[in-house]
Amino acid sequence: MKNTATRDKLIDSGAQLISQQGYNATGINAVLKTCGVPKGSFYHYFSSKEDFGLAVIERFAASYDETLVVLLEDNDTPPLERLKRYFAAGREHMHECDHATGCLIGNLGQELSGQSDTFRDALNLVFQRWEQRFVRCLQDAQARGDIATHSVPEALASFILTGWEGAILRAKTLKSVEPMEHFEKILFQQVLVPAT
Amino acid sequence: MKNTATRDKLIDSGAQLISQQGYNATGINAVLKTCGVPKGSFYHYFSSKEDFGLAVIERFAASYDETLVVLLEDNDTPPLERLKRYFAAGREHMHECDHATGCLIGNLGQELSGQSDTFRDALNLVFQRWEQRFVRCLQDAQARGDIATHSVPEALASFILTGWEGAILRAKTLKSVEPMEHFEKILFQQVLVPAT
DNA sequence: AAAGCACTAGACTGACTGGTCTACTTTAAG
DNA sequence: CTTAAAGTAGACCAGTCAGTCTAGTGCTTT
Repeated sequence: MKNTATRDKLIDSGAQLISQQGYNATGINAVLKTCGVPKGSFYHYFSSKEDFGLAVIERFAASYDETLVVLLEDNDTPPLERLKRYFAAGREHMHECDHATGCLIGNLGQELSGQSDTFRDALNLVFQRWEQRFVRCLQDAQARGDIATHSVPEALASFILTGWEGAILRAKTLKSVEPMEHFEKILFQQVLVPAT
Repeated sequence: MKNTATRDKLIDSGAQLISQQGYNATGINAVLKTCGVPKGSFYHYFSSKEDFGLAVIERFAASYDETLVVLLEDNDTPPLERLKRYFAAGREHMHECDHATGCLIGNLGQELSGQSDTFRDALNLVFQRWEQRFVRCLQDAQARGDIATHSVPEALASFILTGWEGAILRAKTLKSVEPMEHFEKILFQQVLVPAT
């Protein structure tokens, strides 16, 4: 397996289509057509549609994790500023896709975690990695005294991730980033505040 | 259209299967098989699968709204208690379905709002109705001085709904109600609090 | 030059999809 | 009793699904 260009093309097209339509609604033939790759190549690189789906998740997670590191682990910026930057990037992405795709991992989590344990495990791992990034950022904030220490960072991280994913979902059905703004505003006004 | 028993059976089976597997993964034949209704009857009551899906949403929303009224508009119980009861009911349901189905409207919102505007509109309306129930409950709480008045109830309601939906999604991938508990705890500890 | 392997190419398969069609049974009205 | 409509019944359709198969191309190694 030397020529990874074709494999990458397949994963790229797949990620795009799955983001837009979901996993079940995306046929292999549609993926093939959008990137002009014959079926033989597909089954040369992937053993099944599930295998392909997992590869799409893996690659998205890896590439997204890079962004996350840049946004959340930049020690030159105060931790709460980093979080705000993260939310701003999310809102911008929502605009760019016309409120249609949202978060690939969130979408697949909703669609597939009741359908396949393999997918559920893979998606769960991605979520947990994200939470860890939040945890580190929140620990920084607590160490600086920017936020109170009476909530454990892990619980706060879970709160932020779930709230944000829910806001993305709501933004999709509403076709507006308003829910994302509400979430962010209340979060910074009442949750991520110094000890009183 | 007098005999609604068959129609109801179809919608019931449909709601169950769609909750478990999603809309796209649920075939009409599967619905037919689980309730022993022939195809002719299906297309007698519904003009298409989409029409059927909308009927499933409508009926679920109507029945769920009844529960919501009982839980959230009971004036004999303090408003924040009503909200806690609502969350407790949600957690219980999550246990009952073994963390597999979650919220039908949330699932379909994620799966279909990028796929069909008709579905998106229908689901959005349901969400908005739910938010209104929260708004009324929060207004009661503000009137009693149980929570501060510096947040508009509409924004708070959006915050609660999105946070809760996100927690449900996360609970599904994690197979644990822990995210729902984290959300509830932080919400009542830091957001739904009296003016300081 | 030859052999072996990574990869391309797409026709093909059986199962299944949403949806149509015709025939039949039941119910209600005149 | 007759007739029309409501509803049941399932064979059938064209299209699509994931996946298989065989044939061939082009690069690398010996």
